[in-house]
Amino acid sequence: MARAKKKKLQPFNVKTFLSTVNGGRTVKSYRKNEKIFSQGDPADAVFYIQEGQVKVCVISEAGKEAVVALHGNEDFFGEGCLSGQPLRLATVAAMTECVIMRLDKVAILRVLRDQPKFSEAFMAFLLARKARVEEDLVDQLFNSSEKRLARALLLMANFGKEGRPEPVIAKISQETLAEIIGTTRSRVSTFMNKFRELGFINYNGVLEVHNSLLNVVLHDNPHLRRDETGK
Amino acid sequence: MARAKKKKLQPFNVKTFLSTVNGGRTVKSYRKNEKIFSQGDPADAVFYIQEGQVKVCVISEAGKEAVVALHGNEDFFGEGCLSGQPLRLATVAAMTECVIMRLDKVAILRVLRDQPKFSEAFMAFLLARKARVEEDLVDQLFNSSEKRLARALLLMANFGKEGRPEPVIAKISQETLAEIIGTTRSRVSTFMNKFRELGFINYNGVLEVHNSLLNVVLHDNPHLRRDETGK
DNA sequence: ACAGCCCTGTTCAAAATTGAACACCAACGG
DNA sequence: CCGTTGGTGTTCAATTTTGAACAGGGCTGT
Repeated sequence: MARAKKKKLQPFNVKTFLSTVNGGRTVKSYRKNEKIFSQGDPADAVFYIQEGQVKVCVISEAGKEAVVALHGNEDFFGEGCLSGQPLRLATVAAMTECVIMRLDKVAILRVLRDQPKFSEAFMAFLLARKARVEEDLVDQLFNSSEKRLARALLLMANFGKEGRPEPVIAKISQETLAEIIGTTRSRVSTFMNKFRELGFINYNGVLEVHNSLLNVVLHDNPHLRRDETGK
Repeated sequence: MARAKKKKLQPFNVKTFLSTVNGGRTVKSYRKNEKIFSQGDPADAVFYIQEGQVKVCVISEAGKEAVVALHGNEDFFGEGCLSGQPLRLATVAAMTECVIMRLDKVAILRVLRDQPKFSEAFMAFLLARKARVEEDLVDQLFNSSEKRLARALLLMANFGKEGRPEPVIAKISQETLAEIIGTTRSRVSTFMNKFRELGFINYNGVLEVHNSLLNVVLHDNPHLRRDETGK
């Protein structure tokens, strides 16, 4: 009865749709720091975050660790297995308590084939994800570690999205921040203090980000930044 | 008659399929260095390379230029417009003579909706592209500029793919290489000479890459690299 | 209270990177 | 032929980044 209307009026909801899929679908809770999968594991399923936040880490041959991405509510991850990729290229671990749905590769391939609406939504997700990774790449190519830290904080502040009055960031160690932006912890510590002294962030127990930070550090407003010379 | 067989036996061919699409499709030739679109242009079409090679550049607020990706035969680009993105985030220019198909956004959205086979192929493309961008990102996060140059050369040598006996790279300036790997030209020049002296590349007129380069520079084989101290 | 652990603030020398400069060469057009 | 242009080889000081180290604070379990 609702199906003759314009599609926007009855938007497709991935979360509720997935809960109706039968076969090849399991849901599991994870504790903080628990691994969902590890680099080198066979890659045979896609995951969907119902609740919580995870981080995606890669360990280099040299033993360095980098955080490639953070994912949150209603994000997919592990979709690399849908192309030929046989093994996980990264380790994904829960940053908070999580509830995560696991979809067998064959199951999600079936749904992608049979359910155009879902396929469409999934493609939109892929496009958005790719755009985000590209942004991260140009960020690395263009910006100094100070700017990258500023950008990372801003993005995390808007992680929960949509008109949050107080941009507050969940507890995250300087070590992890360093791995996200690709630098050392000592560097992160220095910049965090600098940002705090300049009033860009607030920072005892929880971390608040003032969006002014964006306009100043990221876009390098020389007027507001001249002060730092008087260090 | 062939449709009852296993699908792999009659593989879906994107190139030939696209040539049958009617409506919203145009094909154009570009000369070397000609721009296909520019950062800031309205984003209302996806492109498909029938012949040639293009580079995707982003210019930062600070005026720095970075090459985010190179694309070649049978690659799509400009697909960012399929999510909400209204303007081009990058400039795409032909590196060689090119023949490129342009698909109106509405046209490709229609085909994606109506042609599951194409949709599937396009999603595979997106997954592969995303994987590549992610690799580039971790490359930036992990590796020094010397290693990034080595990796870029290796990847370009395999650009034409599949069992090419002679890994030869089309003419590319040091300036462009620098923009790809995110460093300065002087740095590229230095490393290119070093690679040449060590016999990793050959380099007069055309550029040949010996894959040994991979095992040595990229994976940091200490045995073969000790020589460089005697500079 | 205590040891152990994790995280932070801070320092510093060594190393990598930048950015600009200069000289050189080859190709091109007039 | 000459001037121009674009790409290269090379140098160098200034800056950024690394990597390791040390001290201190707060939390934990015993």
